[in-house]
Amino acid sequence: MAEIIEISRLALHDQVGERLRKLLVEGRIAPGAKLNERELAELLGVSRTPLREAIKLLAAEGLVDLLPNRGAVAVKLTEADVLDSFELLAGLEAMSGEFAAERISDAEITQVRALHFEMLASFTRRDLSNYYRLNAEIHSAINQAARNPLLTATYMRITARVQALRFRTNQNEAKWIRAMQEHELMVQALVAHDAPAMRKVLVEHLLNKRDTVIDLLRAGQIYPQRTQG
Amino acid sequence: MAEIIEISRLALHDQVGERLRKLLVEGRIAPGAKLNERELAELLGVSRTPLREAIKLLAAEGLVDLLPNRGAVAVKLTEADVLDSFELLAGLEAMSGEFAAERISDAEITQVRALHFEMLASFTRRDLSNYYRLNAEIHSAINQAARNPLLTATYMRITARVQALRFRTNQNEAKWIRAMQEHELMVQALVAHDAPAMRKVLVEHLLNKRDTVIDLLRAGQIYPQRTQG
DNA sequence: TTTTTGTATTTTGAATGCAAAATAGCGTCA
DNA sequence: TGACGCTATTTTGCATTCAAAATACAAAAA
Repeated sequence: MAEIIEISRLALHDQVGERLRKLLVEGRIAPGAKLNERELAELLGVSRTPLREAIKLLAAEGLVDLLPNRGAVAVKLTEADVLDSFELLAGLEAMSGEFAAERISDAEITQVRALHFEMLASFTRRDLSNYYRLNAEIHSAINQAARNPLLTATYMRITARVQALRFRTNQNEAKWIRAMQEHELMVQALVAHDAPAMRKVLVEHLLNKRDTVIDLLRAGQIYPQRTQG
Repeated sequence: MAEIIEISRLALHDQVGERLRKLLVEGRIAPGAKLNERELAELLGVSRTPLREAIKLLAAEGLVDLLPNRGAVAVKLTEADVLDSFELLAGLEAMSGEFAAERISDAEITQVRALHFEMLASFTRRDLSNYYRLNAEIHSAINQAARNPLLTATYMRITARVQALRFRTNQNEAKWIRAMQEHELMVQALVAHDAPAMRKVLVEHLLNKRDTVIDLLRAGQIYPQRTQG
């Protein structure tokens, strides 16, 4: 009886946390930017107390850095941070892939294949925004199939850190084609329940993504005209 | 000039966070126990504001659960949670091990070997407390050698979650011997810079630890006389 | 006796207020 | 002109206060 009406109105600090997280991940708050409590509280229409609690949450998630007595700044990943992040993500995706290959159901395979074809369509149309959405859905589906919520949560946390970067990476044609080929191999590995193959292709896939981002980072395509490093 | 005097007196909410984390990890605050803000604030000698901020930090670390309008409780891992945690830890350790095998310096190898022999001594004396300490130091050294601070941080975060459990696991002789054998293999793999071997032995090592904990959990050796599940 | 309902108390959640630290601005002096 | 040091302002950090939700309790009804 108690479960019928899912009230679950989120606490204010959670709402604030979600809005802030979105602002950070989408880069609306620039990496390196200072988070002025008074300003943000006014912008979000809350007092500083729940805002500060939300900031502490985001600090633990690695989205902001806390400077003692000097507030919080949106994290600005160094090249080393990006390398570390993708290295870790590759390992986490590899794990997800292995477990998914072993544990995925036929229904889930069907779903992934459907998503894959949709993505192929978006790729054919060079529809970048839908491509990104479907890409995220596929990786999410693989994570679900791995049957380890903690792994999924950990993966998502690390992904959020580099999301702001990837948002701005315009696809290079050759790399895009390669990414699609890798996705093709993923689906095959899942269908065959071939865990080692899944690990192999996912590690490769992520390390390629890493290289793409690093190239852009070095070319100054990310973090363009900003001093703070 | 500014770096000489490492003042860095931690902010109050950080101090509170550390003390709370310790209480939770060491099981001084029992899993499932409710965190009464007034009580804790009084115990720690601070007001509720920094305490609440610290609790938010710990929630993001997965050490407490936040119940909307009903405060926070120390996480009480279900069997599924424990399985997920160790499965993830195995993967993270495997990564650390692989990278460590590739990247470890000769000086670091020497250090690990020294720690290993010290651990062997503690094992021979059946000195459990020193054994645990050295074990943690060795795993920490491997993490350091992996040269990925984000991986290390992630590993430590997940470890903290199961620490309260492992604190109470009394060693079973046969399993202890096996653990020592696995450590022997680890050192060999590091010396040989053999990444695949390192992965193999670490996954095995962690999954054995998992089984030990699960057995104790099922035998009721952990979470003894408490109702809250 | 058990369940229900209304009230009192406790506890959490958020806003306000106050103190300390950091930053910015200005003037003085070399 | 430029560097240093002082003061004023801003901003963060924490305590206190107030409001709302949950819990505990007791009385009444089935």
